[in-house]
Amino acid sequence: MNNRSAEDYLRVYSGLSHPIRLKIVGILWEGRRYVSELAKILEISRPLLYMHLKKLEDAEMVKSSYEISETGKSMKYYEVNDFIILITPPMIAEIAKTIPLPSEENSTDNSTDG
Amino acid sequence: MNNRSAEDYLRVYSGLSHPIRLKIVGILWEGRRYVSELAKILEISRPLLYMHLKKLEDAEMVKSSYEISETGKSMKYYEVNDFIILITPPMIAEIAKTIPLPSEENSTDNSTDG
DNA sequence: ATCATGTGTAATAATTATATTACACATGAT
DNA sequence: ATCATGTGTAATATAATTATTACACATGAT
Repeated sequence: MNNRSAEDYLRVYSGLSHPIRLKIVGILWEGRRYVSELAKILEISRPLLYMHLKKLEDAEMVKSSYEISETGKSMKYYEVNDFIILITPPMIAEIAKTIPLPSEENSTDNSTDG
Repeated sequence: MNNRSAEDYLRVYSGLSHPIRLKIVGILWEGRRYVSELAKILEISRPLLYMHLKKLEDAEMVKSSYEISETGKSMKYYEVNDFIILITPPMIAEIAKTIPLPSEENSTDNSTDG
């Protein structure tokens, strides 16, 4: 968590802002699981689980890898990445400096239109 | 951030999961501001600002106090609270234990219906 | 061939979060 | 009385997130 953009931080904070996702991290912390297995444990559908896993993966808090099982099936395993996140007001202040105000926003630059 | 419920943690993480709210903390870190003042700096409407401030206040990251200005107006000042948030996978795992699975959920207890 | 299991994802519905608009009320200065 | 400033909030619209449903495809076992 260093040298990252405000968007990176927002992905991390958003990643942690849903109970199912905290639960996912908690379960994976005890050991890796493949997707269907994890869906059963959490008692949610796979599509929903994928959505949550994507957010955690985007935030780099979990990672996945494929593996062929003994019975020949392709399994997608997830595990937690190691991370330490420290948040203090001055750190947020630093990050916040890079976030533009509405008036500073110029997503499409047509200022020097000739 | 100790001895708190999963909901408390979720309020904190959600509190940090919007760019305007990071910006608010950043600005208040440099000094307290009253609501209208802050709205002008952020270039957003007061109702919207109130919504964001409420989330930060619910997460106990900012606090407010009223003060009568020299000209006799009641001003609502906001300032940041000091906080240090440390997040690691095992900490999340601990928090997650308190979050029930759908099957463990019994919000309305009609189990011992006579 | 059919079943049980694993993968992935598109399309949609439902719910929350975010943002806007339009009010109401108070104060001191003009 | 009207203006400029501060407060607060209800009602609504818009956008994003979360959740569901319904598919398609692959493998090994029966």
